[in-house]
Amino acid sequence: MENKPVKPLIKSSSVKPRKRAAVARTQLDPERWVDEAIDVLAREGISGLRVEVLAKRCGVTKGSFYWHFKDRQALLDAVLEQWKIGRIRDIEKTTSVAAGQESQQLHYAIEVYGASRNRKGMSIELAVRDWARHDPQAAAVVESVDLYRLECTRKLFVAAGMSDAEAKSRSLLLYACVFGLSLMHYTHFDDNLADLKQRIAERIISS
Amino acid sequence: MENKPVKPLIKSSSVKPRKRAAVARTQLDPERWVDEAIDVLAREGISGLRVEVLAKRCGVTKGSFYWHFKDRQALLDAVLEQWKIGRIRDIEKTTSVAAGQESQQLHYAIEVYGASRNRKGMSIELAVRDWARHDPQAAAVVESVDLYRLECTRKLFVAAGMSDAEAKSRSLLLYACVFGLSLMHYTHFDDNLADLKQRIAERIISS
DNA sequence: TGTTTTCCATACGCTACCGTATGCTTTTCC
DNA sequence: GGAAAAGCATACGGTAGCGTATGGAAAACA
Repeated sequence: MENKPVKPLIKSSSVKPRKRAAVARTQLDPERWVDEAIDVLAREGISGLRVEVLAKRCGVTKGSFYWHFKDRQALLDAVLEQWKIGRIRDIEKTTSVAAGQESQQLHYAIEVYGASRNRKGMSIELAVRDWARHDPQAAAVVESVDLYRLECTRKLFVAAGMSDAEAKSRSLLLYACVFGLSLMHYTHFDDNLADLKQRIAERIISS
Repeated sequence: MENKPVKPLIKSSSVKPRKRAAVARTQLDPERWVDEAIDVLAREGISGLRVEVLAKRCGVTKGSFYWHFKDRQALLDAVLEQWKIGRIRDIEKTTSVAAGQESQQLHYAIEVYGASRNRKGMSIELAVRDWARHDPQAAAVVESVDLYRLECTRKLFVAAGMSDAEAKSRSLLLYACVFGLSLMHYTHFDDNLADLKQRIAERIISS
């Protein structure tokens, strides 16, 4: 019989809007929770990602949350998964390029990560990495994303004419620098930060 | 009168071991709490740095803690201060060098931060930086430490014969890379990580 | 229209914290 | 040796958070 509906880990695809009217109400939550959670993650870090806080932000109570998710961990899993998917998609978009444009694309990649308009993305990035320092699951996801990133830019360096070993080191240097910069407070180190960043990018990319 | 001893923010120097026997018992705590706190910070991050947890680690109860500190924030302040002092001292030790040895010293600086024996130091570093993302006080301390570091290595690059602008960019690149690497999971990116790191260090330092 | 399923609110017990109050024990000082 | 201070334990009230239980409203279905 199984009358009591076994609470799904995540409702996800099992909930299809049966008709038209359903869209306006049922559709509210499958990813809404995760999106909101990622937003909180960016602002407060993993330690600020609390069920009741999140519910309040969504305008509902815990009762709703525990209908959609088994527990807090299930939400965290979903957040990780969504983050991973989003990163992979972004990386592919950022590193796909016509032949001959590899250098420009590498410059663009650096610029994108450092751009101020992308502050939220970097906040999420740092929050996830901090999370990964205490959670093996998160660490595994970060590793897979890192390896994918490193591999994509490595190919760009190779396509730009570098040896395999050199391309690998440049690729690692690029991302290490990008994340490292986002970790430091160097605003007052120089009054021409744009020039500073330009020199760094050159050092990383140019032969 | 002030009979009730106004609880000091931190006992610190006001408590001098009056005689010999006092050393064995009174001396237990002025910095003991802070040292232990930094250890917890490295392991669990700022969110794991709880008063009662710390007390248990010290083998006492909260009662003791609140005698030595006004509140949790006072401990955090002391932790930040101690961390800052320790960093400044370390930076001076790492970047002081006889003329002509600047390149070697820069290589050594990179190696030190990446060394596995220094894992705890880097854990503290990352924990403090994550802390700084949500706490202006911590951010200010991180900034001062960063600027000091950047300035010290900048001088080394200048002494090694670089222009001022180039030295600045190299200095920033160096620390960004060092911290960035500690943030990434690249162990499986290559089977010769030593060579990879060597190439990166060369790229950062050599002309 | 009535039943079933979906979705959410309310209420509860439990734990981990923070900070305070108070008292006990050990040193320190005279 | 006795008063005073230092150092710590115990007990308390309060908040925030997790997860469960249960009921109610609204939609979907037949």
